[in-house]
Amino acid sequence: MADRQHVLVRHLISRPNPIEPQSVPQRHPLNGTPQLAKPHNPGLARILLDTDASNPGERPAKRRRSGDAKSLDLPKLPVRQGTKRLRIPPTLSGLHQPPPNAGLLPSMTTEQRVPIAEKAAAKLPSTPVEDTSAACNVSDVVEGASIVQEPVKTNKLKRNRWSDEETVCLLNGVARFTIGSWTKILNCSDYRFNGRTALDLKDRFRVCCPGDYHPTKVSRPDAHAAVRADDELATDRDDAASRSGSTIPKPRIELPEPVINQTFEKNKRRKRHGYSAKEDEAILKGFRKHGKAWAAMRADGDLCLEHRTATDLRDRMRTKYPEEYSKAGLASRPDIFPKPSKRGKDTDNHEAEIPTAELAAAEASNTIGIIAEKEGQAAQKQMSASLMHQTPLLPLDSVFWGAPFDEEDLDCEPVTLDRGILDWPGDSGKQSSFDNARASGIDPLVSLRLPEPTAAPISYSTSYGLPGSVLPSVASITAVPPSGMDDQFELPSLMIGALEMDGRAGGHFLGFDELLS
DNA sequence: ATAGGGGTAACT
DNA sequence: AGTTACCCCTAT
Repeated sequence: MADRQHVLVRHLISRPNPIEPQSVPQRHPLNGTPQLAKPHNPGLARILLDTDASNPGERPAKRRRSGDAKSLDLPKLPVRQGTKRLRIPPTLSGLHQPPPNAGLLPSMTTEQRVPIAEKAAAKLPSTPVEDTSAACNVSDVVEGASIVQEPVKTNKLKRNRWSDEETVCLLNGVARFTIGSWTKILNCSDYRFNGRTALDLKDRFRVCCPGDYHPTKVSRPDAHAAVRADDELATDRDDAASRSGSTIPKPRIELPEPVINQTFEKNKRRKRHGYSAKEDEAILKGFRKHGKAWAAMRADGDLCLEHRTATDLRDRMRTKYPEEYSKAGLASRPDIFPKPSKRGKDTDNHEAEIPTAELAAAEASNTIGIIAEKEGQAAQKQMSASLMHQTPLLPLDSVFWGAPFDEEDLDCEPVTLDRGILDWPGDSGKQSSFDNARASGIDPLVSLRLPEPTAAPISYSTSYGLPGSVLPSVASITAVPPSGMDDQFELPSLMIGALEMDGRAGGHFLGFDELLS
């Protein structure tokens, strides 16, 4: 019977997704997430895989929180304009648990960490990026995650020279995202850097293209044309420089013409202008006069604030006069909000911290979700991009990618828990995972922001439903069986009723009450 | 148009 | 490294 079921399922998953587009998207049985209306849209893979820089104006999705700044700069899913983000349930994996393909990964132990780095340094002395154009395969990702994000710096004074590949990435990134968009370039999955920071990118660009980077200079409206003209004239860049009267040094690098001859557009960010005491006074006066009508304040000729935008005025008021601002019933900007963590700087924020090796494992893993992150968007994008570069176990069309979702969902972000997430190393199974964890000084309930177990202890286990289910990782919360059966157990299928031969569900999804009964 | 909640490049 | 002016995005 089990064999027959297995064969049936294998048959089903090897076929195109039979679920027809529906006017009312089917909902995920657990988190209510609607599925894509066209899960087997043939253009999906192309769109998701599209790393073409043909849309230089695209704006990457904003990072919602700063927690991911300390995360790996993992490949991110390109975001299409005008579309909502794809939702993929983040999945937690036990920190002690190796991913399915852990053999691809370096050891997670600290003892071996340094030797690995040294080995990497020996292997890749100056060209850590082997192939900047090819899509990353799994091992690339793993290597990139473990090496690129851990700058090989056994000695702080050791210079980390820029490789040509990195420089090519940088210049292509600048051409794509404009000068100054260093973080975007750094975080773009199309480019790989050897443990660089955004400031490193800026510094390198300043060295490579000294004629293009003038942070304090008013942005040239004809910067594009000027650069082009330079390039056209510049059979010898020194000549061009001397003609323009500049002392711009010649770049010390030799790069392919298509790269070095790209035009680099300045980003549109305005120059910073500090607020004078007079302006502050006018803003305060304007606030008392116009209240939160910032546009009116700006238009008030008596205040001489026309050179600031309405938002500028609000921001300044919010910054300079927080008390007055809040007294007017407006919400002051929180005094303390998560600062972007500094690269390589350890923090006390263990809540969102995930070991590098674990993230590398997550990258390499072929499961849908690994990374646990309360602000799961970045992780989702990273995971998605990672998946795009890998040979999926299932055809893309068969994978539940989630669907566009609303921001409000973020507050109750469903987290998919991987198998045995709360087990602890050495857990004999006789003691609660929670107890073990707490005995080690770590409370998984706190870190996962889960409620205290009340009367009935809660165990988190994973049900994959049928083997090879099209839902790769469905988490459930189930009551632990009372009589010492604290080992995890597989849930019954979430579906009641048999599948139709065309793969459609003939039954109905179990509700939570039914699941728990 | 504005509020709210940030992210981040530029500045110090 | 810390601060903040500018910026962005979504919701209302």
